Amino acid sequence: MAARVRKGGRSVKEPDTRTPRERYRAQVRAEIKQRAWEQIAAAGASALSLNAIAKQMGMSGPALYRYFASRDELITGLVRDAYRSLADTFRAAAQPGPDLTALAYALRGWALADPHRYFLVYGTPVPGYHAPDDITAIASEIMTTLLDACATLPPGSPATPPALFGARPEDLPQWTDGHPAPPAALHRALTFWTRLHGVLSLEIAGHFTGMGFDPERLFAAELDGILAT
Amino acid sequence: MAARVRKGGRSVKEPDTRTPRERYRAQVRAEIKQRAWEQIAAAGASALSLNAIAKQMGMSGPALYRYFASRDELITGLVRDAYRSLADTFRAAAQPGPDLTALAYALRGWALADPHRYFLVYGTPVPGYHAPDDITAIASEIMTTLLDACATLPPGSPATPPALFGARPEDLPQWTDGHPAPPAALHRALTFWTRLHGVLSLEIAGHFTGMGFDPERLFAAELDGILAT
DNA sequence: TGTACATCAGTGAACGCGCGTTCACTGATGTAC
DNA sequence: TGTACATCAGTGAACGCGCGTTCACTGATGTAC
Repeated sequence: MAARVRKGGRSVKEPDTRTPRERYRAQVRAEIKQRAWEQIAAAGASALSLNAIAKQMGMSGPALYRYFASRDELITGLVRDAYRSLADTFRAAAQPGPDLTALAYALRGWALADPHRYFLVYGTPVPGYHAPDDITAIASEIMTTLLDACATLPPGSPATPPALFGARPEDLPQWTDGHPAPPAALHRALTFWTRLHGVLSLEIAGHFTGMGFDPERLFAAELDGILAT
Repeated sequence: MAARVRKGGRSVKEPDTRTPRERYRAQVRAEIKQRAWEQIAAAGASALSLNAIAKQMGMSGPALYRYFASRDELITGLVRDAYRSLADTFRAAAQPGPDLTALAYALRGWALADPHRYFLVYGTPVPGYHAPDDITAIASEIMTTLLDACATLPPGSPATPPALFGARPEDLPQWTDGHPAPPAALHRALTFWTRLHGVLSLEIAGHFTGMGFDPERLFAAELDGILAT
């Protein structure tokens, strides 16, 4: 069985050189994560229990410790997967070429497809939890994709809109990874980010229910405003 | 001791007619809630424990059941207080007259003053939890205040912007409480709501840390955009 | 003012529960010769 | 191909813990006459 595997940023088809035991391990790990997501969907991330997952899988509790060193490590794995899936979704949406509209609807689709995954990334932060470095790296990968799409500004847009950033280069945002984006593009990316999350988070949290309008239309209207910036 | 007391929507100074026992009860209830907030700040809302609160207060666990029927009732009380404080903050900000700028900075101040309170209202929803009617009533009170301020549109603004709402009256949003707001004002209120929450939630959740810009400037820039709508 | 009674805040023991995690173990799977 | 050994997935018992909640109780505070 050959699978699409990420390798150094590229996605290539290559033979599965894993031993049967490695394949089995990966499979069980995947099932544990899947059950974990189901539990999160049912009762929230804080109610996630290793013992309950084991019981659902027909195993004893301690068996899971062959696959995850602790409950925290499992949760961190889920968070990492969530970031990773958004990064891949973004990358795929930007594949044909930089296009903010494509990114916007990719974000919306990703968020609506699994609200709990969305909230694990953008919801209420857990006090004291600090994401490991590799996760923040994925986060900035996402931002880089967005910035690429923002770099192609429409004709006639202001070179430097509201003074969000300082004038000197060292005042520019740090998440650019040496990305040569003009302040206007940075501002655009931030606007994209905050406005769309504003609509999505309130929509998914249910704050629009019973208000008698279609959240998607509001999303589309906000996107229009961003594109016109 | 006379205190400012809310009564039927107005705030008046009146003598405290409560018996000493009633005053004591209110005082202990308040301390329980305060300790609860401290716990939420320390470890998140899901880690809230009645026994831990009692221990902190130098009481035994069961004693708290004189004041709250259950853990859920305590949390609901905290949520209600959070909504109430935002409604009062909004009302006070709109007191001199409808002013979106005042409302915006009142919202920002309220959110930054206590991030955990903010997230208890606008953060990740708890699966299965449904707020009681009196809380949703406070939520629509907040929206009514916002709508009042949005009803005074700037000259030259479009009568009906993007077709967010249907044409017929029954298609208009339901949170107007019979409020005679034109669609343009409704749309403005939604834009205010989603854009400012977009900035605030990401800021408070820490997604801007290390990005090298001042979130307040972004907030101000977004507010400018809303006012120009 | 004093006495008898009612109210009610708080205690301590107890309930059952599920949690994360450890440990020594069994038995199946894979490896080396 | 067969045998001896190593690896490792999974078990069951046990650990200590803290949780929400109940119950019968004590003792202090308030009330009525």
